[in-house]
Amino acid sequence: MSNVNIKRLAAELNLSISTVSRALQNSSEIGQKTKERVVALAKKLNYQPNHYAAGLRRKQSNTIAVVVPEVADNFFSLVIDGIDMVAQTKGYHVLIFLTRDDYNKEVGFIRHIQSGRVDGVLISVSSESKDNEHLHELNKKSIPVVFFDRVFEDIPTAKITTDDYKASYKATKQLIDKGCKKIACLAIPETLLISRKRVQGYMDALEDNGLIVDTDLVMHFDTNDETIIYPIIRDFIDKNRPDGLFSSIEKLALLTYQSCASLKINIPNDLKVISFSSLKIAPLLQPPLSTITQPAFDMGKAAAEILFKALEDGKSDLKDDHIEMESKIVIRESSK
Amino acid sequence: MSNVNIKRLAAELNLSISTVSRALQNSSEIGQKTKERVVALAKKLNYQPNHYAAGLRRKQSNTIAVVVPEVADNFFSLVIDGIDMVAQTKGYHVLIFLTRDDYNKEVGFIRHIQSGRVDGVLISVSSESKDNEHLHELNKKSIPVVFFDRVFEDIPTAKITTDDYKASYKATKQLIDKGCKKIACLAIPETLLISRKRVQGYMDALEDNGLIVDTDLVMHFDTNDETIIYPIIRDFIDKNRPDGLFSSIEKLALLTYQSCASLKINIPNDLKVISFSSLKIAPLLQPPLSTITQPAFDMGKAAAEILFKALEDGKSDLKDDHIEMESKIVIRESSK
DNA sequence: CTGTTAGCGCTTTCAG
DNA sequence: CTGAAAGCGCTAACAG
Repeated sequence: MSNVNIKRLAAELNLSISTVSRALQNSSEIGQKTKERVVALAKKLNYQPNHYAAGLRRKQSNTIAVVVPEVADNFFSLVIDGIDMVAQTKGYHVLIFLTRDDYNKEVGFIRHIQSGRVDGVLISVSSESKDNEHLHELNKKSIPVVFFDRVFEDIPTAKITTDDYKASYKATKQLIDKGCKKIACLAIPETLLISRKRVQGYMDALEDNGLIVDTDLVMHFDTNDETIIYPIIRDFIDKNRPDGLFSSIEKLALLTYQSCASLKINIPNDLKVISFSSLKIAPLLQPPLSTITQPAFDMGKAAAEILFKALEDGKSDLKDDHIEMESKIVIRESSK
Repeated sequence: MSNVNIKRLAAELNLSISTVSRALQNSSEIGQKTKERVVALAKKLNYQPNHYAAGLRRKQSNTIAVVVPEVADNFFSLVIDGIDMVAQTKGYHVLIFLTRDDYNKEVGFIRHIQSGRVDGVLISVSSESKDNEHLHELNKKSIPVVFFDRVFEDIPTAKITTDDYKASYKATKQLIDKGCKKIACLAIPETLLISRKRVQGYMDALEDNGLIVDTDLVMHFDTNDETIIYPIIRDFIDKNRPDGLFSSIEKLALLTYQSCASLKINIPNDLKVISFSSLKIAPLLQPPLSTITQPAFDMGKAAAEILFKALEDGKSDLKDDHIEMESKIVIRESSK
């Protein structure tokens, strides 16, 4: 059962190794009959080329890295699905790196990736990332990088996000239009551009509509740990009793729902909530959750397509470009 | 910016390649000062070992394959999270293969994997898998495989599932205890053992409790396409008007909820639903969804641990073993 | 159309 | 303690 390799095939067929190699690649310089003989034997012996040996020689891996904070998350899992969708059509494989919002892990992964491990990288940076030296290094190493959702503006490469500012502005405006006067905001770390944009949209909407921005009503969470976040949110809502709430990510909105249930605060009568969310069953929640839905799957596809285009063109440097995709805002009221 | 490799380090330090290699591996046969010099330069030049070259030589990749039907799914994404959790501690990387329930893709992936691409495989087989020759091949190639959730019993290796039969039996019993007389069952393809077990649990519970098993009330779905499934479920419910429903996977239960909303059927008054589900926010649904929750994350961890144990022990053949983990059944009533 | 040869970057005998 | 050399499996000049 020793592994069958190209050498073995060559020996059995009385051909040279290179001929076999070429035949397998369907090279035009090999005779038809020879090709057939080679392919036939390869199939018979269930020959599988060694991906790594080929890659080592060719200096490419046919593999891309997807670096994300988490996978058990509606948004990221949809993005990964989209990425994989196009990767499969291109004959590429997907290596997953979960940073778990740990900056050091992210740095480690990116460093590791540099040595020809992958041909390209799709990344949504971790919450704690501040210094982005590691990403600059990667960019310099002629490994194409595409940022999605959580991006670093100052790395000159392709970036793809949703219209975070605009969507947040509109969403907040919706709350105002519904009569909310005291609108809270739950957000992820300020170190993330995406977070700053969302909060800015929220603030500007307030100001433009004659409401005062009260920074006490804006909370940033640096952790992912729900057991820590939940009591904070519950407390926050209990003390401040906002009548509107804009949430920067789904998880925070769901914790708000739980908090309200426990505090006997009626949504949406006492508190209207709108949140960025990829939750498909938002309409099945009672009360249903008003959502700002990012085109996660399509974003994954788009990001991957940009990357593969660069890979196919042999261009390692992607243009410093920022694409914004449109989110969909859906207001859902109580069905009663 | 040409890539810095071990050769370059050797040249700059006036050492041989092998010495550098050994120093980097902290081999005991290298002098302390030499080690320090090497490590210092490596750090300075940001040397990153070429993973593939090392793997080629060592005949191991420090990478495992995770083969699953989908990623944008609560259950699977949690499992992947668990797998990655232990992979990270072991210094392994995770290559994701999404079969999208396509048997041919699964075969292709498994074949591809055979040639040293990965050191081990964690797999939940695709719905359409019937012939498992490809899995036998893999098993023979001395690359360890662990099945989880959707397993093939006749491949002699480690398998890990939840107590599907028992949980289904209990869940169905719960419906009966609540007074349901006409209990429907929505299931995935019969080609999957897991599906047969779940349906069997349902049927046995009916029989043991004096209810007649009506095969017209059992539906198997061969597709994943919700646009196809939804109208079928809606029709099915409309025509049969069951008073209880046991669903084999979350997605089918959610489509049931939607169907009932559109048919003005009141859950749980007219129809009590219980489903296998990894949906964390099940209690936030209105009416809340009664669930059979598999320990997805822990299953991922457990499966990975079994695999790594084999890898560490250098045993390529895993014992033909079947571990069952316990699911949690939670009945949720309307809050009114 | 086919074969010879050199090497991708690394590890690992085998010699000293 | 260090070095020379072979080779993992494959591809790609360079010859014929």
